Amino acid sequence: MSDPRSDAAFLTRNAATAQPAGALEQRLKAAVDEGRQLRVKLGIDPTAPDVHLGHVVVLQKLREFQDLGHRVVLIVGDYTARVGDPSGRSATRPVLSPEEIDRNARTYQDQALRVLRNEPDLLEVRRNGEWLDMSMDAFLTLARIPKVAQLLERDDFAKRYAGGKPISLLEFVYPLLQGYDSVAIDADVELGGTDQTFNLLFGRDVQRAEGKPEQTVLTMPLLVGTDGSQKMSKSLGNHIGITEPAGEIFGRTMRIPDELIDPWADLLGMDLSSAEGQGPRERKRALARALCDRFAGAGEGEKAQDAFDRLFKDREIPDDIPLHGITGSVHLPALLADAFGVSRSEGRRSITQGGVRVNGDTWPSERLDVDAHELRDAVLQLGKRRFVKLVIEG
RNA sequence: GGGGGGAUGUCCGAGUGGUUAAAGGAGACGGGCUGUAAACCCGUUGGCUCUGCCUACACAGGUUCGAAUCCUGUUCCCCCCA
Repeated sequence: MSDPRSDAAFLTRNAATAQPAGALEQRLKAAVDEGRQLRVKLGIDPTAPDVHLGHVVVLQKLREFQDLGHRVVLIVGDYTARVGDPSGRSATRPVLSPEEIDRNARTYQDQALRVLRNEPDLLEVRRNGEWLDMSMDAFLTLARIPKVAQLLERDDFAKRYAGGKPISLLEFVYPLLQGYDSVAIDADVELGGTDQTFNLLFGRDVQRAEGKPEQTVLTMPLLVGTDGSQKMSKSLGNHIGITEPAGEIFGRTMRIPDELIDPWADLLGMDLSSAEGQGPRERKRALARALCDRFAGAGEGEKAQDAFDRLFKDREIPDDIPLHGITGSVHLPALLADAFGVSRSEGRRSITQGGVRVNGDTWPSERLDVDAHELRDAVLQLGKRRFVKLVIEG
């Protein structure tokens, strides 16, 4: 807890980079000498309130700083969200109203607190509107800092510029604003994914220009998503949200390629020692259990695993399945549509392909209409994992 | 202000008057296999009252027997020149 060297080694063990070299250890040492906490910054974007495992990598690192007694400063980018970031190819990002930003920020905080410690000494939440809502005068002074050539060095800008793709002035200004956040809150350390490297380092330039000590930058590798190839992101649909039900977390984790087991455990801080020395199947199950316990609640891992085994290993029908009322004569495609939220055509297709079962038996593809009484209390199944119990209504 | 390019199904992306509900890929879904909701193989993938009908290629009109494909206008996006 008080040895800067081992603390630094611990904190950087799974980080992508810590810049400049050795700076973190010095910081930690200075903190001990001066008897103060480090201020560890993370900027968050209030436009996407769903926290997934990709975010957890960085949050987990923040948690480790907290556990060592340091103070995490979350910066809600409310001001920047109000302006609307045109970043990347997503042409027009919606400009959020103050109410939406508030709601998103709160949602994010609630979720982030499943990883972070919510103690007044260890967590500080700020809005960058507090200081970015500045005068033109102040802004222009700031605007002297970045040099266009420097901004153009940044990889994605360089590529887009070379390729004749648009870059808005606002995008150019973003790193500056983000860097100014570091000035405003006196960041000692800033965390982010490797994709944020430029912005994080740029924060140092802004700090220097403002006569402040330059922050140490710690970047974390990006977590590969469930598809096993691209970084986890909501828009790619390869994410696992930390508020998802345990069954979902478990199942989707079981779906990741085996090569991802160790990187995930490492970056997410999951302990797989219970499956030490065992094969990928057991190790993956241990990982899935650990994630459920961590995010859905203690004990949820066991439960999710049991349910998973029953469903996929033993091909049994799960016990708590939702009820669905039927009445009169039933058109099966319509029933599937109602019960599972697919279109009737999709339902019809599934029947044709043998993907619909009633009480475990494949439904014959010719039969599309049936009297409700014939399906009384039957279990209707679509595919491998969607079930509904039919009850007569009225 | 001037010139040019573009807008296609969930996404990417072919297609420039006629078997085009629209190639191909991704994704998704179903089936097989499996330790797995992985990999791999096979199939499906606009909607519907389904051997047919309806709606679709930015929007609105027009030309034509017939258009995503040609014309006119509108909207939005991008590039270049000023």
